[in-house]
Formats: sequence, structure tokens, C-alpha cells
Amino acid sequence: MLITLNAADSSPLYKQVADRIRHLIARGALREGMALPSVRQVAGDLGVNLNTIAAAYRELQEEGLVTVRHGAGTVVAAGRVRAPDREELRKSLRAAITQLVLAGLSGTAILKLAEQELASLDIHPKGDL
Amino acid sequence: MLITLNAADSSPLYKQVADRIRHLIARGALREGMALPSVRQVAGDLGVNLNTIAAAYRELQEEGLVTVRHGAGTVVAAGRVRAPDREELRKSLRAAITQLVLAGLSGTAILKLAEQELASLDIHPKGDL
Amino acid sequence: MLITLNAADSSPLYKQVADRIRHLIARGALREGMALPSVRQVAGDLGVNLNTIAAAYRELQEEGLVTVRHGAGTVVAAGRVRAPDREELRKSLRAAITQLVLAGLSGTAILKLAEQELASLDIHPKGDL
Amino acid sequence: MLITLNAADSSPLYKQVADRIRHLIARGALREGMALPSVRQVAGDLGVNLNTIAAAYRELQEEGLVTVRHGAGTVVAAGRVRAPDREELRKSLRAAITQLVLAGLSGTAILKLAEQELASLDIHPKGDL
DNA sequence: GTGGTCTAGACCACG
DNA sequence: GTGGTCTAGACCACC
Repeated sequence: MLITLNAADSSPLYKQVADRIRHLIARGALREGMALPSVRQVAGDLGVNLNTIAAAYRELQEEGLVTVRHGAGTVVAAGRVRAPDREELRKSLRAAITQLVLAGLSGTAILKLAEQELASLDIHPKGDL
Repeated sequence: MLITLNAADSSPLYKQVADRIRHLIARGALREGMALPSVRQVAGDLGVNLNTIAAAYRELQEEGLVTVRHGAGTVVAAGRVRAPDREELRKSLRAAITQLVLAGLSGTAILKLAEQELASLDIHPKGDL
Repeated sequence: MLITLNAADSSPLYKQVADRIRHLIARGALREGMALPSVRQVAGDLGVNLNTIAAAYRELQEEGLVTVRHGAGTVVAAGRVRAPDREELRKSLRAAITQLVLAGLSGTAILKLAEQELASLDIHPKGDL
Repeated sequence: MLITLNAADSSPLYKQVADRIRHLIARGALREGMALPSVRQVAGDLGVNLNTIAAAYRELQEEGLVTVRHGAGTVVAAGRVRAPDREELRKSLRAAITQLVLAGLSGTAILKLAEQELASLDIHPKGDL
């Protein structure tokens, strides 16, 4: 059971699933060519509707992260492509950082948080900023 | 015209407006006690409905960022903020960073982006990570 | 300066003024025949618009609590009349108590609060419930 | 039809709906995990607009009393409540009691009323004040 | 099916 | 002038 849901989280279920899988791919837990669990299995495990999981997989497919093969399951794709356009990504980074600032965190604390998140993806930029 | 909309952006109009104002407050362009433009004016400028802007202002009020006084306009609040809970903020930082990684950016590049965003808020943590 | 305003209070200014004067009348600080300060004076003291105070006085007049005499100021009325109908009063008591219950207060604590409020009006029902 | 409206009541329709549901929750008629009727159904029953009911549900959600899940309806929340701050609650209790005093009720009668309201919530503090 | 967003437009409450 | 409430109705997102 790689995927969990958080009922307290206000984001839609299918987004939570997609986010979690993106994270697994980004940190290498799911590698190119590896199969994702079937829609049915995940839906069963989490106790949610099939459509919910299917929506998550579809979103990932549209981003080019996974390949859905008729009757043959879903596998992690080779090329890393078609990520939502840069500007949108920057917008969400900006929104996240703005809220952290408003929450009272210092710039240093925020950068530390970002480093921790990178570390959770096994990425360790040396302090050579 | 402090506020702009991006039709290509998938997020709701009222969220875009709220995000923009949060950013203006975070970077000090809107300071405590300063009046925000009226709902009617913003709606007119952007060519959207009054209710759309009112929804944005209400969201900001619920966060404690602004004070909406019935016949007297909207001003940036003095007191501190009831920011959305820390865990949610971290989740959105994580999601943003994950997507940037998948888009192929290096850890160093991502931290640099984060620093740029902080710089746009006039926050300059020294490289003392 | 018998009257104060609380900017943090979400209720309209004129309601705050009217509530305060009702409280003063109920506890006998303002007695039948006594003059209220003029609209102009209160507005000046509080730094608000004349219309705001006038609205408060008008509401009190409609309830029969005060009498506004052309050019002769406003005085506390003799008869205690025309209070908003019983059902409305009960509704607001109910709403207040419901919220206190939801906030986690015990029944005993709530009754104690009510007694304190009565005491602030110099009313001391003996524990003969 | 758990909910009714009173056209004579001066408070906004959405507030009346929210107040009524708060009362139902406080007295246990709606328990944790139970589903509220859908926005559409309530709106239909009461003959008001969808948005009016949606506003009531949103207010309850912001207080933490209910959980609104997009395609999945609205249920009574488990966790505790982010009640409006204590001082505001006390203000409304004070206002209600003041008006009852001005309406001519004795202190004893008012406490009896308060006990009745608590009783309607199935709360029976023993006369051990 | 559910709730969310947005529009156009009316009328009210507040300062 | 300001913001608040409500309507009617459209279309979208989610489960």
C-alpha cells in the first residue's frame, strides 16, 4: 500500500493520489518501466470509487509520466515530458512560499523546508548557492 | 491596477485575485491599515463579476489578512494571521517542488527559484544554510 | 464617555452603540428622563459619522426605549415598550446558548455566565430556581 | 424536513439555516459522520436558491462543524470546533439577556428560559449553581 | 448524483 | 459611496 489518503486534506482525492505517485516517481521508488498497481486494486485498498483512481492515472498520463496500456496495466513512462508549463509551476511555488511567509516563517526557515523536501526525494544540492 | 488575471491559469478567478493580494501584502506593497481597492473597482478593472472579487476578499478576511467593514471598505489587517494549518502549507510546497523535479530542474536550480521568490518579497536570507 | 467601540467586533458600529446604551439603561445607569449625549457629541468622541449614531438612536426610539425631541435632545423614555417581539428575543438567546454549547461549555458554566451578565445589570436572582 | 425558515425573521436566510443546523448538531439530532441533506434538496424544500444554502454550509464548514467533500456531500465533522472567539459569544449572550431584561422579564424568568434552552439540547445542569 | 465557480442583476444595510 | 444578501441560471469538477 504505497498510497494513502487524508480525509482532513481539503484537496480532491484524485489529486492526493496523483501527488503521491508523482512523489514516488520523483524520488525513484517507482522507476521507468515499473508497473503501477491496478486501478481496481488501489480503489479497493483505499475504499474509493474506481473513477477517482482512474482520474488520477489519467492526469499522470496527460503529463507523460505514465503510460496506460489497454489491458496491460499502467507503467512509468520513459521520457520525462509535458510537465505542466513552467509558468504554472512557478505560480504554485510562489503561492506556497507566499503563504509560508505570511505564516511568519523566516526566509532561512523556508529554504530549509525546501531542502528537506528535496532531501525526501534523495536530492542533496550542496550548500553551493 | 495592482491585480491581473490569467485566463490560461486553471485556478479559479477568485483564488488568483486572493493569491495576488496575499503576495502584495507579503512583500509590503500593501501595508497594515492601507485600503484595498473597492470590490466594484477591481471587478470593473478586471471585467469580472462583483461576486468573484467579493469571494476573494472574504477568503482573505477569513484568514485574518484584511478587515472588511461593511460600508467602509477593506483594509489590510493589523493583527496576525490565522494561516491555513502548517501541514497543508508544507503539502503545497512539497507538491510544487515535486513537479519542478519531474520537470527536470536540478535541486540547485529549485533552491535558486525559491530564493528568487523570496527576493521578490524583499526577503534575502544570507547563504548561511 | 460612556460608549466605546471595538473595531475587532464584527457587528456594525451602530449596533454596538445601541447595545451599549441598552445595557446602560437596563442597569439603571441611564434612568427615565435622563438625557443621552447628543448625536454630534457621541459621533465626535468616537470619531464616526453622524449617521451612524443617528441610526443607533433611531433604533432605540423604535423600540420605545428613548424619545427623540426635535431640538431638545434624546431622553430615556418612561414606559418600557415595544421590545422586539418575544420570539426574536428567544431566538437570539437560543443562538447564543447553542454556540456556547458547541464551544464546549457545560450547562452549569453557561448558566453561571448568564448569572454574571444579570449581575452586571444589578439583578441578583437568588438561587431559587 | 429538518429545517424551516421564518420570513418574519430579520436575519439572513443563510444564517437561519446555519443556526438551525448548529442547533440540531448541538442537541445530537445530527451526530458525527451523519450526512446532511444535499444543498439541492434543502434549497428545493425551502424554495430558496442553491447559493443561499451553499453559503450556510460553507459557514458551518469554516467553523469546523461539518465537512463538505466536493462530489460526496456534507457530513457532520468529527474533530472539535473552531468556535467564534469566546468574547464574541459572550457579547451575544449579553445582548440577548439585556433585551430580555428591557422586555420586563425578571432575572429568575431569564435563567429559567436559559435552562429551557439547555433542556432543548438535552443538557440538564442540576440546580447546583 | 454531489458541491464549486461564475455571471447578471436586483435590492438592502452600513457609514 | 461601501460591502452583503439573494435570485436565476449556466457550466464545471468531483465521486
